[in-house]
Amino acid sequence: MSGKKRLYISVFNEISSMIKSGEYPVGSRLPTERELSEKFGVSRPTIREAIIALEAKEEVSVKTGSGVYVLGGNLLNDDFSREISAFEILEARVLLEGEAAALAAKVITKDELAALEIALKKIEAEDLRGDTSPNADREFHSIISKATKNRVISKQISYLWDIQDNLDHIKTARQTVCRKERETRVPDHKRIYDALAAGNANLARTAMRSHFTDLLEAMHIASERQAVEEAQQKITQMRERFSVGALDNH
Amino acid sequence: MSGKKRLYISVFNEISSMIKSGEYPVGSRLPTERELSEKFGVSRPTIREAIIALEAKEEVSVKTGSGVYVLGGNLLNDDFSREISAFEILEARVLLEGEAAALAAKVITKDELAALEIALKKIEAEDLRGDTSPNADREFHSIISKATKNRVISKQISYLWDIQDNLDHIKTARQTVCRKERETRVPDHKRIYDALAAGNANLARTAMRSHFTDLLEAMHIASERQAVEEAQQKITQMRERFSVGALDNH
DNA sequence: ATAGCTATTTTGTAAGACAAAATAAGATCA
DNA sequence: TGATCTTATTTTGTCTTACAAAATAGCTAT
Repeated sequence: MSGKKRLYISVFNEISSMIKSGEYPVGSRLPTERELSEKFGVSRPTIREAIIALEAKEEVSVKTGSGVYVLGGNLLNDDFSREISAFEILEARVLLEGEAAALAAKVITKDELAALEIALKKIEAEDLRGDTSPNADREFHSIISKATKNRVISKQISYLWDIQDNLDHIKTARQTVCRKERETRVPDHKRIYDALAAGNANLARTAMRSHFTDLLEAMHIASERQAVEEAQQKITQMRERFSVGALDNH
Repeated sequence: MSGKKRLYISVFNEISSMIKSGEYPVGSRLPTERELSEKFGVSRPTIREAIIALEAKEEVSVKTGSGVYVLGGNLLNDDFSREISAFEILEARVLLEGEAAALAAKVITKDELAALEIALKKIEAEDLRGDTSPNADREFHSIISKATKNRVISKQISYLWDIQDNLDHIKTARQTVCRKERETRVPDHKRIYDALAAGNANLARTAMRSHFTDLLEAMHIASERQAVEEAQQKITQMRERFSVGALDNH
């Protein structure tokens, strides 16, 4: 899997996933640089480089003479976030991508529309093959976010996708959901495309939002089946917040 | 200026501002690690650490055996972005904070409303003193974003504020604007507060959006006065995209 | 028992060496 | 002459060793 990248990146990834898996919990201290260099079989400078990368991404904090400590508040590290962040991320995506679609409808170019159509056909092809990988899906949404011509918005949207791709529980939830909503997937995207092609901002927003509403509903069902005993109450509250009514009332 | 931080951070900052100042333009290659180590009077590992931090923040890209190249598309590096990113950020904030207000209206607690009222009074007090610092303003908006109970959304909103605070041209633009719109500032926030207190999502969204619309209009005026000769055309296009009509049409 | 000092641990920085990849220059062959 | 292959140089990648500086833990003296 991991090819022949630079060493420090491999080490960075390994430590990062150890943090995510809870092996190094939030607040705990990492082993010393020398211990880590022995553990991973690399030199201390390489460990240092990995730690600096972790520091730059605000996953850890280095205290001179003391040690390296795992930071909390980070969506990737935090234990708490793993429970419900799938819903939070989807909610954020509803807002951002819904409005992005509305914006894009007014400024999208012909080239971008053509690219969007190609992505749409890829989604259809994947659907026929039963492929659930989110590549074509992401491409579709990425084109729309870039079509807003607002780099801040498109960057934030791609950030949300990155989180989805990095967090395992979200990945599996998404795959479960994708299997569930295969019927709605293609027509949903088709509707979004049509609204953009027509330049209709309100329709684009509505189409994007209902697309996510389908996703959310499917995810609620999946979540309930998966962890009924512990999260029943929480999910009931969630459903209330993320219901169709709450999303489409304007 | 630079205190007694770790060396690689100083080097990181120096290189980063050289990139921002255009000394190392987008696409160009940085000097070799050995040249840099000589130039800054530090060892090569230290230079490497700084470069890795730059790489983690996506300001540069390292190509093995070739060199390290300045990346474009980065909001902090790009020359182009400095011109118009204020508008992009405000547009992103319109979308995010508008929807955040609508969400918050349904789930805000009494404690949060109380805190919001205090922040509102701080804004009023600042207004009477003629204080243009955005502290109370940020607190007000921060409370709302957190009231959504969605950490993803509140994090993204605070990220936008961070950019505003870090980019000088946005800071000055904002201050100019704040001085300009002192009449609308207090009533705008009051309206937002009232809508949230009433639990009216649509009203909260509208109030938040029109607040930003006032900001945008003031900023357009400020921008025109500041750099008429070079950016007239661009700003005319901008005005079209960011106009009141484009924002409030749903 | 507590305050202050000391020794140990841990990160910070440096210098030098060699490997590996990319590039540019030169040589070879059609 | 032109294209291709080879070679030499440049540049990053990694390791080793060494010592400095900061923080911590433990010990000692009062």
